[in-house]
Amino acid sequence: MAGRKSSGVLELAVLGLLHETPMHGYELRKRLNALLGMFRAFSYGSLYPCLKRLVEQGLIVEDRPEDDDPGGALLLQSRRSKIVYKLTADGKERLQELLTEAGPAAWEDEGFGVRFAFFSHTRADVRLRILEGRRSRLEERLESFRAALARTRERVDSYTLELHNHGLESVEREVRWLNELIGRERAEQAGGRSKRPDERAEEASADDTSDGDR
Amino acid sequence: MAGRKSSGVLELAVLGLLHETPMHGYELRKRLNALLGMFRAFSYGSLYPCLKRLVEQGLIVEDRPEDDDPGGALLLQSRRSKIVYKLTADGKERLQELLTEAGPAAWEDEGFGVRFAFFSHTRADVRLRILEGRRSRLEERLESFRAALARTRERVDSYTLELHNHGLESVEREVRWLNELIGRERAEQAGGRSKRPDERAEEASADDTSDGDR
DNA sequence: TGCCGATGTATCGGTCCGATACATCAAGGC
DNA sequence: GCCTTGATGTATCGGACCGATACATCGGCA
Repeated sequence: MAGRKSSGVLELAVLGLLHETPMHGYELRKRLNALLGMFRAFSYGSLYPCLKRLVEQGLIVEDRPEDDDPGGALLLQSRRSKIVYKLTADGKERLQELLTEAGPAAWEDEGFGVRFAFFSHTRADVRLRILEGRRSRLEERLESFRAALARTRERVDSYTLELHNHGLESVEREVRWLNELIGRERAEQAGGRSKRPDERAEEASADDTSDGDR
Repeated sequence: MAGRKSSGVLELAVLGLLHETPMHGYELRKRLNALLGMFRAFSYGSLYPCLKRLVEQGLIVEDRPEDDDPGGALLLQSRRSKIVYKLTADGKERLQELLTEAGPAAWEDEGFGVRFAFFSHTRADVRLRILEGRRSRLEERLESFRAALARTRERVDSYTLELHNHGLESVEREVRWLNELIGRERAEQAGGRSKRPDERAEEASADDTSDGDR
């Protein structure tokens, strides 16, 4: 039971960023939005609750700089200072778990983007599976959408049609991008594995849809 | 005070769809997701609360098919049936208001998509302003993003770079699309203006709604 | 000195969504 | 006739997420 997708996206992003180096919230958010770039942005209203959840789960710890107030008195509430968040061993484990999972959650729009951003920390075989899953998800979406478009061909105004075509082309473009990436991944894996000549007889046909778009 | 964007998107979409013909929830959702196509989809968990809000605001009314239960007894709770929603006069007014507004809300990602889907019901000058607003919003995003990219050029791994470039190209592509649309709009308006005077009168009068104050 | 913008932490009211539940009805197998 | 199946249809809950907002600190800089 969990609203939406059980935090997935933000949790993974925070864990991944914190894996590289401990940080406080403000910087975390900046790096988050820089990392995710054009395709996603989180606000403090999401980040801080998420950090709180992660602390509760023991995946990260907060390092507050010495404000125990030993005398006991002096309850000046104004003692706000930087809080540095750091990954725990459990957190690292959880990150690996999330990064290794290659199920549907990894190729839905949001989940895919975040996972892709951390691909350099992901196992090569998982990368390939995610890329392929994403591609087939997109192709399936394309197909059902094209069918729906054909069904209503003559009953939509020109602006709606324009919007639909633009969306269609965007997705087609992403499929071509994925094709290129998959080809690259495969070539790389085949190359790295070249100790075994008997194994890779086929597969060299990786250059399927590499038309020079762009 | 309003969470997120004060409902904007769904509200407009529902009002717009209901303007064409009354419908019940299920069909409303289907048409909604067909209209918005690849770029957005709403679930019942959003739709029904939204309909409830719209009823409360008096923008739509629900037409339940005669189940008053006059006798008073017979509290069979199972009397569920189709509920057809219909736009009220206030609702039409509100729709016009939303369709005519050409502020920032109209060129943010979500707001823009929905408004574009209803462009055929939007005044030509408003269309142009929204298109141009959207374009400059995108260009501004592009610029700040390119700056950020240049700043961190050598410090990102190849996958992050790949993601950034893909995002960048997607946005550039949308700008080109907007350019084309804007050109088309302008040509159309110029053509209409320099052509027959009666055509122009038709557009000018259209359906009053001359903003005035509200 | 006093103001300003960047840095920094935090919450509130609200939207939206995935999952789920439950009801109706037509088609088709048996 | 009965029963499963799937499309149709209405409805809610818990939770993720967000925009706005509030408040505090700190380094310029006029």
